[in-house]
Amino acid sequence: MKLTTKGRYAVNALLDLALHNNKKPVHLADVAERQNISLTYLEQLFSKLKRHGLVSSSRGPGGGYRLALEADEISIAKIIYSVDETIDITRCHGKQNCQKDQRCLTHDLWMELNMHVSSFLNGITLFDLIQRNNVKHVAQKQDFAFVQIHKH
Amino acid sequence: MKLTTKGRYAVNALLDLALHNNKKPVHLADVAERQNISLTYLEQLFSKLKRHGLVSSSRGPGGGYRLALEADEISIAKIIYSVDETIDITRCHGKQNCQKDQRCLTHDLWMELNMHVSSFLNGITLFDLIQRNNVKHVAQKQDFAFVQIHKH
DNA sequence: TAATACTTGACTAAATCACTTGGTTATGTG
DNA sequence: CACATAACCAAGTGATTTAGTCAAGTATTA
Repeated sequence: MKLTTKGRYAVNALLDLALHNNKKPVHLADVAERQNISLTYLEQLFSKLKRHGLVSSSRGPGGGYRLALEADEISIAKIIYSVDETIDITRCHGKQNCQKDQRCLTHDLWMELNMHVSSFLNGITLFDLIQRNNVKHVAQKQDFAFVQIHKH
Repeated sequence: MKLTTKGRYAVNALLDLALHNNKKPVHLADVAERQNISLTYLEQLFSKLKRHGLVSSSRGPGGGYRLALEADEISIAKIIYSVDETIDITRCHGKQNCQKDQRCLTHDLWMELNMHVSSFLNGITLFDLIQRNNVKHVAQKQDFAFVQIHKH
């Protein structure tokens, strides 16, 4: 199993996008600042998210990214998968050749854990996260800080 | 979250130990061969398992390792924890300073996933694994191959 | 047509993984 | 007592991955 900042960044960034999903597309630079992620790194992640159809982009002045699907159609599992992180835990990736071309002693255990984790992450969408009070509260704080810095 | 071969090796090796837990202690070399793990690498893992009180050892000829606890007292979570792998997924390790000294947008999500995985791994012991038919079957195959090679 | 914004590819320092090497120390057996 | 055995220990190492940076684009639109 591999769940690192890459996957967390992607989920945070998409949630930020969902929370600022008005008429206008969202600048990646703003997301980067609010979520404290390097812009160029975020660009790489969004290029993957776009390839997987989770976001759409528009170029030029006033351009940016927006969700390509409804928030309740984007599961956390989808996001993590899109940025190349695998939820798989087994060595053989399900192929049952974990040890000398045979299933290792604990093959079934890891498969079971796989199932648990993916069904958990499949069952939660961006919409679910938005519904939770904490998220809105945290997002407001982030927006406040953002406005404080950028007001002229 | 970090679950790699280290944790899988440790669980496989301890399960092997549990399955060969007769009067005599078990040679690490035999475990290494049956489970197809480098001996010296396994030694490193067992040194950690011993420090955490999961196994006891006896030196000299006829020495080896045995379980220090009953199989139903050793959970998978304990084993993984003992070899330094962390089940924690959050960046802040629960400290809620994941982003600019505040909780990040998805802090609660990762904490929840943490809970899911650890309660799953806490709820399964070596004894549980032994009870499953597949494990015994696989172990018998491993023993058969082992004996084939070592009979004189 | 200049400014804005997305796109791509190559590169990199640091960390981690999965070991290997090369020993030392304790213990039971002949 | 010598010696084989097997646990114990420290350090190093090549490959891979992470989390980025840097540089040079291309497309869009005010």
